[in-house]
Amino acid sequence: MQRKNPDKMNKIIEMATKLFSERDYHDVKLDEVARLSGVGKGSIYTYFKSKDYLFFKCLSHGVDEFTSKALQTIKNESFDGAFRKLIGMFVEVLEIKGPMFASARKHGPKLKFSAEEYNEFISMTKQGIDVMTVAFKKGLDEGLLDDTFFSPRQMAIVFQGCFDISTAFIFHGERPLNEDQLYEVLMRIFKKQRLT
Amino acid sequence: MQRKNPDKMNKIIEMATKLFSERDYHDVKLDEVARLSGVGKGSIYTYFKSKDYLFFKCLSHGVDEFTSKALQTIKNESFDGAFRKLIGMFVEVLEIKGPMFASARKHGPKLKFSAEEYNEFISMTKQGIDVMTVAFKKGLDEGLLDDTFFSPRQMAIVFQGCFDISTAFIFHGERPLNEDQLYEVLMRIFKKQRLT
Amino acid sequence: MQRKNPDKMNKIIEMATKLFSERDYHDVKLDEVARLSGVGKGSIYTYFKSKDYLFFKCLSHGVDEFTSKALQTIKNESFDGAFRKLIGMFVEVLEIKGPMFASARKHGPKLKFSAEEYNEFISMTKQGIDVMTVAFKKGLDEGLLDDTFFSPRQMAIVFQGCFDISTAFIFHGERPLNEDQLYEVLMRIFKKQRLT
Amino acid sequence: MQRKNPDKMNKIIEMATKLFSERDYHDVKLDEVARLSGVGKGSIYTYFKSKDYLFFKCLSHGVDEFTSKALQTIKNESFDGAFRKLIGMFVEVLEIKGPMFASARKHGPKLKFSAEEYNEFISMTKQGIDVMTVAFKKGLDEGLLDDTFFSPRQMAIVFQGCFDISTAFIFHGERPLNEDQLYEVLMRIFKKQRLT
DNA sequence: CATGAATGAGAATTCATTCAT
DNA sequence: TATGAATGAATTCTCATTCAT
Repeated sequence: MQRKNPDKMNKIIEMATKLFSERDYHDVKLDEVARLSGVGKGSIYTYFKSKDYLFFKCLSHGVDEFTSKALQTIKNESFDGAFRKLIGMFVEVLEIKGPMFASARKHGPKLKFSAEEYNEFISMTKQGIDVMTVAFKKGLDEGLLDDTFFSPRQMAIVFQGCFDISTAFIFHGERPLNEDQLYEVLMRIFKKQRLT
Repeated sequence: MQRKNPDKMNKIIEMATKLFSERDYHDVKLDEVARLSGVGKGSIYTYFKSKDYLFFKCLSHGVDEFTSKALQTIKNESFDGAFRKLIGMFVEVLEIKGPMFASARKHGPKLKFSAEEYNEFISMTKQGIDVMTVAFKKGLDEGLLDDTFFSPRQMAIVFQGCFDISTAFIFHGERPLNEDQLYEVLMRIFKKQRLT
Repeated sequence: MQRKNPDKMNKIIEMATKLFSERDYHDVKLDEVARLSGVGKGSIYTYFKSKDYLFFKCLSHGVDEFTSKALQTIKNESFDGAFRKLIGMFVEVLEIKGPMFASARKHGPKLKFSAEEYNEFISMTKQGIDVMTVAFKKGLDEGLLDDTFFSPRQMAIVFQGCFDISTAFIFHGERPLNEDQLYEVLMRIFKKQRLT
Repeated sequence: MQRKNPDKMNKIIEMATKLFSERDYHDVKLDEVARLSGVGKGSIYTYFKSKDYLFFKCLSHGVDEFTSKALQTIKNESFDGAFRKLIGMFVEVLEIKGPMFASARKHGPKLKFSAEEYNEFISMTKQGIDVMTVAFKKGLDEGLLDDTFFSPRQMAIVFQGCFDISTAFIFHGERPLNEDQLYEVLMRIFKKQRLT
């Protein structure tokens, strides 16, 4: 008897994530996912009960670990140190998954999920925002940030948006924003300062 | 494509633009476009030779006028005055079309176009960038902006990206960024300044 | 502009009914229905929203007319005259549809219907029973039948069952029961009599 | 197919028979058969070479013993005594298998069997008819039955059909026919008598 | 020109069967 | 022998596109 093969499942998630990041949900065909993953088409269905569910799993894969690692980082360090690390963590993850999250915002409402699954889906897409909200609150408490223009939650949204800008850089043939650039841009927006 | 009924054509573009902005390309069905536009499904094909082409026309509709108006504005005014006006112009247009342009970045490579059409498509998606590049160059010449971090062209990409952030605000239940906020954010990023 | 073609719809129902009568629900493929009906596969879906629904429509096609004609017959005649006519009417209809109704009894619970559609489906499958119940009540009132063993409703079920027996005759290579045989058998079962 | 675990094989036949009687052939999934039987899905294939064959084995399981017992009964008793006993025997068996035999009449032609297997299948589905034909011949010889309307073979088909009627009673929410009712109905149909 | 009925290529999904362990 | 993971052929259903009216 074979054991259900976690490598195979991870390979499917990996390839599907790659494709979902490059293209629209509907432009990704399970035939291709199967082929690239080196599995039969039917096998996808032994691991994921539908294409929607596969999409969801690609999105949420590793999100919980990411979240707790991020919260840990926020807890253990001062805002500034944590912030730099968080940018690094987000760069790494959103380089791949950023476009998928953007996709999810548009296609999400069409997913065929049970009410429960849909709630799980929504709360998952918001975890990134929630985590960064915590971080920016800390920055505010430390007196480093200015909430005249943006609440911590809004800062978190802007934060995520900056990664989409990085994707746009790529589309327009520029190098993506590196960690230093992101730090600089975000601090310029949020830091307590006086404009001359 | 010109002699037919321009009202009908504009109505189709209007409704299709609305739908393409709200949803994924594939989640917009021509049945619905026809119904909302009050025309028969077949009629769409007398005005647009395919769904891809309709998508393209929705994107490019009014872009040329917009571009020349924007260039005029840049020419006639100082950077700061022009910049405020440009923000207003982009807010108005991208409120509707912003998500469609984001869509185009992902879906574009899949469009079934001739080489010529594809080039037209690409150059059109870049017009916004090109216009703003001109504007930011002017700001630089006037000594108001700092190109240490971003070239004028990169500034233009960031500029457009900020409108996507505004869309993200809406998704997350916040009010979209207004013109003042956009001005403030962008100037914080690009203005010559000293960070402490 | 073409009008939605009722001939085409009737042809689909006709051919599908034929196939559903010969085989299990699942052994009837829509490809074949389309081919035999001389229409494209997609056309079936312009007339019927799903295979389940097509099955339902095949079953219920003409049932209402049949029912009112049967009730009229019962009303206008004495039991015996009506009964002979009803047998003729049922022979004609159930020769084709009998096996489908048997199929429906087994597959029915698996049909993907809304609650409302399902109720309609159920009530339709029972119309034949209801009509014959009325007829047998009349026979009872006229003093011709014996309800010691069977209530009128049970008689109606037995009545329908006799047509399934006719189908079994065919399966076993015998000629189907003709109207006289059916009359004789049923009257032997239900008529007031003394067994020696 | 004999040396393996006969308990396991019988359990599979038992559960499969139950399911095949409740539902269409195609609505019975081997996954479910395996689960209910407490065996792995693959194990079904060590006992039965295909789903079709399992279906066949469910139908034919115990038929030979049943047949010889029935023939013995016919041999040892007068028609009337044997007939009552046979009804009892058929009630017991067809309560479970009746719907399956009805299914077999429709699905049979689609089974993927070798010519030899198919003949075995057909002859098995006819054993019940053959046995009862013998019984009715005896009744005829004893002068109890009337072959004006039905030959002994046809009587046998009607006999089996009555058990399907019993199943229809259940479907329509009536109690199934008991042995006395079946005896009464059948004797009314077949007994020598005079109708007024 | 305008229409919407008709179409069929293409996609997701199911499940009997195979086979590595 | 027993298992259940893996498979892909086969099926339903969708929707952009065509075309008769």
